[in-house]
Amino acid sequence: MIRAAMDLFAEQGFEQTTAGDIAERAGVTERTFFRHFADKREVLFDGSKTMAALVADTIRAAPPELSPADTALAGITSVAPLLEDGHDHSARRSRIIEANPALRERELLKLASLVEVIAEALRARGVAPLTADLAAHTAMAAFQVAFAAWVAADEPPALAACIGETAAALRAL
Amino acid sequence: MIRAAMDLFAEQGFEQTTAGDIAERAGVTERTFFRHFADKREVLFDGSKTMAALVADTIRAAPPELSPADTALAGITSVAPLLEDGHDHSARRSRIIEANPALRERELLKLASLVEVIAEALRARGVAPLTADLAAHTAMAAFQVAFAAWVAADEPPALAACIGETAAALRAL
DNA sequence: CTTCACGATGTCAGTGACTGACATCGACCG
DNA sequence: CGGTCGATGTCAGTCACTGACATCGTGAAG
Repeated sequence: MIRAAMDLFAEQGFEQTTAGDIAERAGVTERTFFRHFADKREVLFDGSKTMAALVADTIRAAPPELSPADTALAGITSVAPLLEDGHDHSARRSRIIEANPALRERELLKLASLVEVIAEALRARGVAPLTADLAAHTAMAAFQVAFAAWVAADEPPALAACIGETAAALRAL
Repeated sequence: MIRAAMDLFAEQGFEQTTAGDIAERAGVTERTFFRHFADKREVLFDGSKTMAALVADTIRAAPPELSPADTALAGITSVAPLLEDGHDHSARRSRIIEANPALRERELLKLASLVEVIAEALRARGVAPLTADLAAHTAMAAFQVAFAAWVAADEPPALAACIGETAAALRAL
């Protein structure tokens, strides 16, 4: 269904694609589609739970002496391996999302949830709430900018390196 | 209609309130409601265009020697006066939005649009694209954290001061 | 081998968000 | 006074989503 949805969204656009269209191409019923995905947009955001769990685990396992900002950065960077291999897929997916405000909204919500996960994980390490929020937001800012650059690149560099460079540029501000 | 919607959302929740309910309480038709607001959520985000314009103007008028980060911060801080007086209203509105993911999505989209406005205004001043993106995201991070603290406060301090302090804390990371 | 339980799917009817087409109505313009 | 125009009402239609119920395939228990 995920493949069917991505193909249809790319071919004819998100709004022009009905849930029934996706279901039909996937060989199931519309009702079945909605049993697997909470709504039509969710079909593009399947891995987000996995990513959140990974980020939380990474932060929990990070050395205690690491600063909040560096810990948050390490957390968000840990998702890079999940994406490194699928540059084409990520680019295709990003193009679809950028083309539709409703999908962009959903992506922003997922990213905001990730920020909350990071902040919560930092607080669990004893970081002050306000500092945790700021570090989480800042790490996410670096990730977003780095990811956008990585996705736009024809010859993809390493995503993890992109994030590192972007974070360095951020510190220079 | 805005008042009717906020009241109903607060009373019975966003999902439990139909567009027809809002229209009825406001004394108009459902069709008329949708002529004024693109969708049911939009009714809570009326001033966002004004804010974006204000931010863009502020950045355009900022002294050229100001650093990108400080310029972005000045831009986002310029919306503070619009909110200072309406602390109760902001708090009430925030409570409604936090209570519903769909509304949170819309808010995130508006904030992301603001980030884009800031970045674009910085680029127009000759700031490098990547730097502009980073500065815009960072300023927005400071604003979000500061605004959350301001909204949560019982005895509201000055929002502009909140943003300044938060930005200072951010630099300390 | 039969039976039973259960998870995944199909079917169907219903609600509510939105949209397009058309009619109406009141203010203002010449 | 007739005409124009913007705002509103009316109505029918599409589509996202949901709840209730039937069906079916599989695998465990007897």
